[in-house]
Amino acid sequence: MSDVRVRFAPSPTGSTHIGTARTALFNWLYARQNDGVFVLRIEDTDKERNTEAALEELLDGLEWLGLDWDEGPGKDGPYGPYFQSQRSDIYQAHLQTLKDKGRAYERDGAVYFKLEGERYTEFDSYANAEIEKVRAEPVVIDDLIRGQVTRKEERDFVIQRSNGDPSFHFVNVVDDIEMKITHVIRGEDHLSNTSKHVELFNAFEATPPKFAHLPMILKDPREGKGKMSKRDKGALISEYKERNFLPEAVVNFIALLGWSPKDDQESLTIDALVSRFNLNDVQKGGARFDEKKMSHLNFERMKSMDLSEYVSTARASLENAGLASSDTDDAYLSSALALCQEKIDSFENLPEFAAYFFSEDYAVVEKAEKKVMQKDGAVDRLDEIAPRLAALEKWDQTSIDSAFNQLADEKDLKPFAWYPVVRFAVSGTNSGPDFLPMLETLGKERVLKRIDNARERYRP
RNA sequence: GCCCCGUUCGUCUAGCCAGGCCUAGGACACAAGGUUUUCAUCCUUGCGACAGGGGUUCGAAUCCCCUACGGGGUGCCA
Repeated sequence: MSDVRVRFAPSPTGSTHIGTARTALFNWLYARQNDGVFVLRIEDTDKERNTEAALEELLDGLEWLGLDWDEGPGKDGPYGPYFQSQRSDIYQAHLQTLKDKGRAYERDGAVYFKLEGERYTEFDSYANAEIEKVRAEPVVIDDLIRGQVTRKEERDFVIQRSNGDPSFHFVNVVDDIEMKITHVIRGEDHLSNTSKHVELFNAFEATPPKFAHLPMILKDPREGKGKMSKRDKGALISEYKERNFLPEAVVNFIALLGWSPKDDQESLTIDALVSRFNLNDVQKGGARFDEKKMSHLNFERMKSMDLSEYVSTARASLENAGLASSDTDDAYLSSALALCQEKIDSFENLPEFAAYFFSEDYAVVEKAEKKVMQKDGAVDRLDEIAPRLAALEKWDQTSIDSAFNQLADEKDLKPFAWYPVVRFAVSGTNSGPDFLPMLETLGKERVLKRIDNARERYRP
């Protein structure tokens, strides 16, 4: 174990956002690849906005993505508790330290951190008032992604609110010191405030950690401007879980938002990410969210799954849709799904795509019906092939193929003349898995019955 | 307003730090062909970018400056 200690410090105030998940992921990757410790610290100092449900969703999301923490809720460590709401004594002690050093004072019931430097008053257009400012020394932020960023604070800031709750800037720094955090990896929205944090580290005579400020994830340009918000489509981790995306694909996608492995490899497993990830290679500019790329990565991952793994994941989504149950035959399920794996790009759409394998109650695609069945002779084609298929002793691709070929030879046509009608008769659509294997898998009985039904239904 | 950070194809990005190998590479998306006698797969091809202007240099996507644009901060939110 190295001395690298990173923390992911969310506040449970709402649904887990994709940007939040990426911050967690980058921290986790950094910890894992450096053999360090990943701390999960819950920043629940804002009692008004924290909810139990949000906390549960957060923990759930991390677990689903496979981001396990070494210290945090449910995992005691030497620097707990890991909920800020339970660390009041620690904050009070540190507050006293600042007061003793003459670096904190009360005003209007709140406690302010006192900057060092000459004081003057100036009209501030943002505050729209004459306010006190300080000529403080600039602080240098050592950022692994952006290099050295110099910025200076010019106003004292609140470290304890008048209701007695310590403020974010204060607890964040106190905890980072107490928890011996070595690297702070977080969103760029914190960069400007980092000068406040460095001031605090200095006041406590503690060495600031290394910082790494990640670029923001911006809205899809079609959705508007600015950073992605929780209301935007695709913004919530829970949504991907519900839509049966593979967690590894989601991890792969969000890793690529602001980072790249610098070669043509894009489809990366979590293990590959752990070994290849590098904070220095993180992009500085904001990244826009693209749902299509996400789906593509998901499909790549689906195709590369072992059949058995694919089947068990698919089974869940089929059971959910009421198409399969715990006693659905494994062998049948496997052979049907093997035909789908190469074709269908999401587990979300799988039930619709594969319904006819599992139920007689499958949708008939109108466009296909028009195109295939409203042609002259469509039913004749079915009349011709039905008895030949019925006569087959062996029901496999080869036999089925020869039945079609014999008929085609006799009529001096290509088997193509029968394929679309038969496909439509047995599946209600004109697209799907490879034709012959599909018939084999469906089985003789099902195929013949559906052809008979179609003959009746579509006979002019 | 002020401060900080950015800006390469529509999107994610490689190249930039160590200037020439860049007529700027890959992926997604899109388009066209092809294969699959189905298709949402697969293959091929195409489309398509260094924000603008100055400078430094024999030479700049790469270094410097300015402008524009984008993002963030400027809360007794985190």
